[in-house]
Amino acid sequence: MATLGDLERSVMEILWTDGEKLSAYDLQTRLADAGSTKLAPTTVLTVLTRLENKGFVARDRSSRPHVFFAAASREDHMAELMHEVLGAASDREAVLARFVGQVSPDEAETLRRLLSGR
Amino acid sequence: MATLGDLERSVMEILWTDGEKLSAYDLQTRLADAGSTKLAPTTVLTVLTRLENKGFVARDRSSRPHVFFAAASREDHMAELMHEVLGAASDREAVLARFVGQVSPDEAETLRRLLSGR
DNA sequence: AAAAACTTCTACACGACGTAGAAATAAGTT
DNA sequence: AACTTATTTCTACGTCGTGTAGAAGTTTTT
Repeated sequence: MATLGDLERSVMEILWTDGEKLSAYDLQTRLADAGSTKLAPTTVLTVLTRLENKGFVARDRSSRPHVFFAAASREDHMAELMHEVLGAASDREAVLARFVGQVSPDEAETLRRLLSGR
Repeated sequence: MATLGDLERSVMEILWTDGEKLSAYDLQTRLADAGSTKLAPTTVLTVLTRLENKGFVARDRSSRPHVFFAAASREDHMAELMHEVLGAASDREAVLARFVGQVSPDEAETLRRLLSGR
């Protein structure tokens, strides 16, 4: 599966949190606001292109400048990651047992509710 | 969190599956059996040392040669990974909802059972 | 003490990622 | 249409993690 570098992750955080379609220039600004030094526009474009190739973001080429947005919500992405981990296990039940064994009581309750279809 | 390269992962698979304490020479043999070309003993030692630094394996220095073993079971490791993913989420419930929404019916049943403390 | 076995140190190539200038292309102006 | 400006794509380089292993150092055996 694809992994994310620090800058790539920062970009995804912005796209996931914001939810809107953003241009590379928008992202450049948000990244600068979020602390790090102001990156060159080409840098942001490069990262976005890499994220596009990895399937994390989609690009609308009809807009000028191009706008980018997350291909999946952060929650979907994380759930997917969890399934990915689980999918690599030979003894899935053992993994699940450990997993639920470590959740807090309220979270266990949440899980029960979610599983009861209510 | 620490990530694993291909060779590192192969070594962990062996240690996890085998469960025994193995020397670098043992591992050299197992790796060779498992397909890849026969690695130099120092290569195996280097990888084991790196895995030790990452906390994935522990080493018994009293044995000669040193023997290595997984610091945590594969299941524990994977459950830990899942928690790690979940821990990074702001809306944990949303992630869990997606997660359980995608499990198979039998696995959902398994989860219910595990959560009911039975 | 010398040899053999084992461990640690050092090193290098390669791919991923952060970073961005140069080159190419498209859009807007005069 | 020619020129200027905005935008995108191409190319590149440094760094870090990882696969790989020889050289050097240490411990054990003979």
